[in-house]
Amino acid sequence: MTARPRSGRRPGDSKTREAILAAARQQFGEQGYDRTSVRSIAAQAGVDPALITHFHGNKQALFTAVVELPFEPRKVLPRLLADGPEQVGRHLAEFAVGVMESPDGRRRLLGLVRAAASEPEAARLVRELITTEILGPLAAALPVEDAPYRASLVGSQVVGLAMARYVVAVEPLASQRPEVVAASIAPTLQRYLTGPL
Amino acid sequence: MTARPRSGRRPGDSKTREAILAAARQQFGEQGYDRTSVRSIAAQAGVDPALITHFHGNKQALFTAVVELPFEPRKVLPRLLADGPEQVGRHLAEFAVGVMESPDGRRRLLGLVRAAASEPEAARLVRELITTEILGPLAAALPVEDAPYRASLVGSQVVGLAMARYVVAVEPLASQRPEVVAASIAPTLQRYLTGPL
DNA sequence: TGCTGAACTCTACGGCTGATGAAATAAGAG
DNA sequence: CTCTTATTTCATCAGCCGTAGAGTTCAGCA
Repeated sequence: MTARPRSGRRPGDSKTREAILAAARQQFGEQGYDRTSVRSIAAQAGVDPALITHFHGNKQALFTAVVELPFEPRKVLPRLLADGPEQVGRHLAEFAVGVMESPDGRRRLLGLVRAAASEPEAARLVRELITTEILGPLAAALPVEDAPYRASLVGSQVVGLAMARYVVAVEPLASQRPEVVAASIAPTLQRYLTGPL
Repeated sequence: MTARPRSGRRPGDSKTREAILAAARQQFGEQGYDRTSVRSIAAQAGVDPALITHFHGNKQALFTAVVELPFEPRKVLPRLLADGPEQVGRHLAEFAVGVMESPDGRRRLLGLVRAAASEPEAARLVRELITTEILGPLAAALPVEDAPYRASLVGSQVVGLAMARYVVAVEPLASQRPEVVAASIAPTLQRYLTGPL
């Protein structure tokens, strides 16, 4: 009768890190920063809360380790720009709506939005992330002087759609068909990018 | 030597209720629902925390008592519609940007946004508020079939502007002059309301 | 004047929070 | 085989949270 060890390292491959990250991603995404606790993440990951401190230092570091865009802009952007400048609005709108319709994409995007809304530090993180990863490259692809401003206008409509359709869930926008929504905002994005301001 | 009373009712007019509401408005607006505590509201109001329970029952009731739009839609909307349907977009854009530029208007609007982003219950409250108070009347003034959908699109651009310009503070949108921003989004709102979708 | 109820303070409870430090155990390098 | 290091558990800390209850004082009315 060997007693079951009650502490100490476990035999075999450890999937603890991945479990923590997965649980953190889900809970931060669904409930925002403040309402998810280190303890609840640990519980969902089937792990002692102290392990989170051990691996990531503190809650905020875990958050920043987990915050990421639901797509890779450097891979996506060229595709959206491929059909010429007059199609960017439509492609952008369809891509944005498409991301928000996939469960994982929506979860991650709303995680960013929720966190930015409640935590100033997270807002800074999100600002730098989307500025360098999305708006910067997007602006760089536009052959006009005020490209950064135009790109940030695009950002405002996209994040506004996320808020109105998924967070606040205002009707009938929330239950409108994705293709219709994409078609509705496509001209907006197109004008922000290439039209007269 | 009459000892100073340490508890009990104060003589004279009591401004406690107003102080509590003012402090609550400010803190909910600036920090969101979760990050403002009953205790900190009480401290700012110079009041015992139990008085908040006494007057409002609990934190959530205080929040709903304090949540309100930074303007009165029933008074404002007619003015925005007065110049005919082709001017609504411009007037709406200028009004929205104007509200967000005033400290009080911005504070209250961001309070709604922040709360909706973090608290599902607050999201419900905000949804009903803007649906019945703003989008409903706005849609009623439009002589088209899909007016509610059009109104909710307008809402998405406005809330998106609030998020991008004031919460995330993405540049150069955040420091762009208000008139320029209003002029940029006016055609968007106009198309959402009366243009082709 | 006396009574009732509203305004107000104090104390405190139970619970959850993020974080720490020590001890236990196994993996892996030498 | 041994030693170091990484992983894991446990116990616990100090702090804040929302809320309840009891007690104190005053205002307004009969």
